[in-house]
Amino acid sequence: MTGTVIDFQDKTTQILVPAKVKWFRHKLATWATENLREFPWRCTTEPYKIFIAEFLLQKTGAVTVEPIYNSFLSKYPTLHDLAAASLPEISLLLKPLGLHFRAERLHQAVQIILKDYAGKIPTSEAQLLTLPGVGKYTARAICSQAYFQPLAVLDTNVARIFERFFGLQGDRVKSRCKLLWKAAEQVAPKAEVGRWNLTLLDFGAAICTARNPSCANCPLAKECNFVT
DNA sequence: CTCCCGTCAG
DNA sequence: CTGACTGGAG
Repeated sequence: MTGTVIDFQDKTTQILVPAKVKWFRHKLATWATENLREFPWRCTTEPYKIFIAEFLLQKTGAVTVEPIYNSFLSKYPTLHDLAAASLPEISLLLKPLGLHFRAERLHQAVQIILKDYAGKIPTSEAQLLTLPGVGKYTARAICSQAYFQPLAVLDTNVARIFERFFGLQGDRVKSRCKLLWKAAEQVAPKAEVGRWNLTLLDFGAAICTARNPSCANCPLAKECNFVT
């Protein structure tokens, strides 16, 4: 274990250097002022619309989701409209996105929301997690975007950025999950976590990409642990 | 062709 | 914890 590698065993103390965290936050916040992408689901705080967007965005690129999201919302403008739709109808619309089981989960989740939550999207992470097709990422994404709760998210993009910049390394991503969630929470700012989550997502999609990252254009390069 | 990390089943 | 699920992108 070298000096630059984070100790995964230590779960009780802060795992990242505060000064580096602060620098990271500042650089990314600056980057965000110019580079945040615009999507239809980012122009609303309507919980239903956020819910649909996050559901479709699971493991699916935002650019691919956008046209489907638009036709989905024109066809089912409210949760009530969606609840009245048949599964085959929903499946057909979501087909180009792959991961077909999502249609079924969405269909089920909506029935539960209608029945148990009076047709309102649940407002807590714990409640959202009980819905089929909603895991920790989706639950927190909804809470932070629709309800402005200070909940950090961890997805591929965020994980990749943290691994590279902070030198988090080790075995497979799965076994590092706990550490990465902890890092995500420590790094997130106190305010505007929703915007911060978006910043990380977009930065991962635009600069810190899985393959061929744009290190030459990266505002974080100076302090980044990643070596190509 | 390989890769893609969200969720859930096994 | 591991891997299936799907179709699109590179």
